[in-house]
Amino acid sequence: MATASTPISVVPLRPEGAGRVLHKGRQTKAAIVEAALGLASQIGLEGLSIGALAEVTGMSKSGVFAHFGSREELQISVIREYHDRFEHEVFYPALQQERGLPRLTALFDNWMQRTSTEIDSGCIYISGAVEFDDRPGPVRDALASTVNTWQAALRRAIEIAQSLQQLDPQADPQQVAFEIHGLILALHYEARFLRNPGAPERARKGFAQICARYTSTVSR
Amino acid sequence: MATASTPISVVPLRPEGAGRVLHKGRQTKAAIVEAALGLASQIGLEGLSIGALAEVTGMSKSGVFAHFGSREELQISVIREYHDRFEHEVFYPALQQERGLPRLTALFDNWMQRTSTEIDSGCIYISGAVEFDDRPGPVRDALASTVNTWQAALRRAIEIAQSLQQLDPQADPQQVAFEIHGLILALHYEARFLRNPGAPERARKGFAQICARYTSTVSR
DNA sequence: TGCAGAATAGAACGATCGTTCTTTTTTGAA
DNA sequence: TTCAAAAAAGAACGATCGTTCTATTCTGCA
Repeated sequence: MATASTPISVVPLRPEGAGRVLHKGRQTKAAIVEAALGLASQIGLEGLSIGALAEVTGMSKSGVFAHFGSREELQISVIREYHDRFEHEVFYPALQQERGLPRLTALFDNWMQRTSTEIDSGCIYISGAVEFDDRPGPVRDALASTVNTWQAALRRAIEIAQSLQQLDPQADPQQVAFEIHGLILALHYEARFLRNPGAPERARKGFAQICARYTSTVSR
Repeated sequence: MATASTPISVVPLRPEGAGRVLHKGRQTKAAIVEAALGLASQIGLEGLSIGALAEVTGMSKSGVFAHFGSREELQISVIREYHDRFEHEVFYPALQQERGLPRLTALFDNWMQRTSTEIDSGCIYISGAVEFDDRPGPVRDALASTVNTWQAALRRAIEIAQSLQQLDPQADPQQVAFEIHGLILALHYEARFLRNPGAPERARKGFAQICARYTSTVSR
């Protein structure tokens, strides 16, 4: 209930509880989540431990724990935080580009930059997917829902490009999104695990070729 | 030392130790590794626990442990076993196809079948890469070396297809391999995590389009 | 059939895990 | 300044982890 996931929530006054404006607790909770995000990016969501988190933040284990009530809730908080940052670094900046292919290209570029090793932390959408493949539960659900939101946004950008005749309107948007997703995953794999320095260049080339293929049948 | 990784080793007599033909220990070790492989495919290499493994095999913890000497060695054994099976299910069968595009296609098909959810277990090459992104050590090294072996084989198949003029000789084999790898990764992600039933079909389509693109400039 | 050596079991270790409970400190409006 | 509520600390719990050590059982050549 009360899923404030999809867009930016703009309500500073919480419907619950009293009108206390800014609890100290909220700040520390945010600090904990920030630290947890950094930790989870390296060790993964399953590697997140409350003990390690307490040490990093300089708090006690129970002090950390009290903000979430369970490890699962902590993991979900991290997923939400990652979602927000992903939106702000990948999605929103791309909206400043023109609708259609320019915006789609911006989405891909921002996504690439977030995925490649330049950012020292790994992608939780990718590591989390592997970790929760076979592990049903609320964490998996939260992660999947977040990923689906992003994929829908990507698909929408593709459809707009199609409606503007910048990409073949006959093409299946899901197919295009699938292939783009594959490039990002390969980039993450080869750059981050295999330490192959040529990976970003290959991802870029792959995207260019996908664009070329799906424009070749347009308005000729 | 004594890495028996790359091809099939054919020596039944081990150079080390006495001439004891078939220790009982080898059989049980093989059974343990088999169980461990199944377990690691679901929970991941990091999720592998000796306690759980002992329970599954009906042995004692120390009995299991004695065969490996450390958890890392157990993980490496699992990686080697996975490598062998991968070879036998993906690589060797494809050798029966004609050199060139038919063989490359067979490689991709076998790879796909091994990756998709039809096989209930996940791919250790993929989950392991995520788990050992940031974790240097012998396990990571073993995994990376194994993956590199397979990627080299894939590249070789592409180069053969190029030399036979079935794929554009101007193309960068690494680039082609990168894009194919991306399709497999996207398949694994979308089929296994997102439970999207259309994923295998999209991967197949993606491969066909890669082939079409890289043959379009050939011998016309 | 005996017997060395391999294979397995059993018990215990220190460490860490998530979680609960109780107590202390801090916060911020009245 | 007072005081109730919120936030944080502290200690302990049962469980599980990888690993070590010692004892027991099994195997297979002499």
